[in-house]
Amino acid sequence: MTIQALKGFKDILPDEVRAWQHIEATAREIFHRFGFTEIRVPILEKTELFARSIGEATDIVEKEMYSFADRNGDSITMRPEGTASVLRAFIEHGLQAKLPVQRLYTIGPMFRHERPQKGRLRQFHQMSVEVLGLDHPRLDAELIAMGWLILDELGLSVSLQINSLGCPACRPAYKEALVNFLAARKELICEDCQRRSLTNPLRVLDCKSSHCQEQYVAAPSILDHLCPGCSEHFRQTKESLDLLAIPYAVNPFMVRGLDYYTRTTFELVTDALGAQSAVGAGGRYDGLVEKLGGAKNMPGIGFAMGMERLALLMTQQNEGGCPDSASDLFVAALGEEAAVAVFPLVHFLRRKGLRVAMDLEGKSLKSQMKQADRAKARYALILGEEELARGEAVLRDMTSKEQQAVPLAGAPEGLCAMLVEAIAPKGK
RNA sequence: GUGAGCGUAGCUCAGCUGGUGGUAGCACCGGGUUGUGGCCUCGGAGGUCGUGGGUUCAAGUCCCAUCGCUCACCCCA
Repeated sequence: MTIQALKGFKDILPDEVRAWQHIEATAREIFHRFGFTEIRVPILEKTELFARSIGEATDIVEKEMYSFADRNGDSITMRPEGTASVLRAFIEHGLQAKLPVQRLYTIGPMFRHERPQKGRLRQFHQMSVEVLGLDHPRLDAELIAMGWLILDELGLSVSLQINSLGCPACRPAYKEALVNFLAARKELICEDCQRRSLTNPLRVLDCKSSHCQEQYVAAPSILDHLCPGCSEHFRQTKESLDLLAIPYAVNPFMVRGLDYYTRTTFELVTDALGAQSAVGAGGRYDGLVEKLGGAKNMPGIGFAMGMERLALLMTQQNEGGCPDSASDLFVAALGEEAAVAVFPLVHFLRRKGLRVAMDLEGKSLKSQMKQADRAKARYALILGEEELARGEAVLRDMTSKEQQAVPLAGAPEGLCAMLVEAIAPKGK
């Protein structure tokens, strides 16, 4: 049996890489427009970092992490998400002292040991952003608008759902009200929901059973239980989104899987990816920096976008995608003498910045022209014995089929200057 | 962790109630053009039918096991 990649681990093949590069370049450019700078953090961290940030009782920490003992016995973990590592770096290097408000982004692989399915892998890739040191609701709207803009510039249409999860001052009371509500209807809801009402009561609200949903229309809403501070923050967040003309739907049943979220949470969702509807999601996490041993009262907010899901959407919603990479010139040599003459010329042209392809196997001219066609070369330079004898080569325009003789003129410089002049202006 | 579906050429797939693996499409290589690509045409190469057992005169086809993939549940980007 030949060796295959691990379950849930995927190769991103050359055909797909173009879409990935396009997504990443678009996002980076927009991050920079919004004043974000890149931070690169390790993929391995101490297990404790994730246990403390994501929450001991979450599914991610309980059963999905790639954790193992380091050679010295320490428990280390391949990161299941990016925020914890970025905040660890933020605290460790005292970044708040360098700039009162830090705007950071990072791009890279994450690891969760789940059963793979459409849009979900064990190694997946996220582009994530974090803003530390500011709790103004306009920031929440600005961040959401940035995510919206990225999708817009990628030509993807999704919808936005927002919610507020309150804060340590108001959420406990809501949780209690919800638990009481669920307890009173224990026999009317599904087994999963009965279990969840004990482990993670907020989660019952997005149960997919229509039977349960009939019950939950009467469930208490977090939005009715927000404290004055959270309520005002949410109101201003919505108002700010309105100012930016970003359409959203308030979904009081939207819950996040990580414990650290407070106040604003949001998801960018699509119905085109099967069961995995979120292409981007995030929210505010005002107490997290302190929880990780950093400054008190350090507000934070962030979101992540899943690159696999974006790439899937790109192939579904956009046709064509990005242009193929093409060669400027294919150099076809016939015979050993010509090949020897052409080899340094090709290198010289590449040093001059041209994209040049050639055949190294001494194949027939027909075969080499075929290769030139496949390389999408705009020009072919043909050098055979006849040309060599005359001290020139044939330059063929692959689209117009026009051919002209160009002098070889001894050293490559002369020919090169001519080719660069002939070819480069028609390039990008 | 649970459930369902599917494994035949590099890719997409035919293969009926068991009876010799397909002139199949795409891709690849070569000829038709003594040295000129795309289109056309002719030819070529490419397979442990996922693997291991079983039933049978005979298994790609039926049965069992196993591995893999996919989708869904759970959960999540």
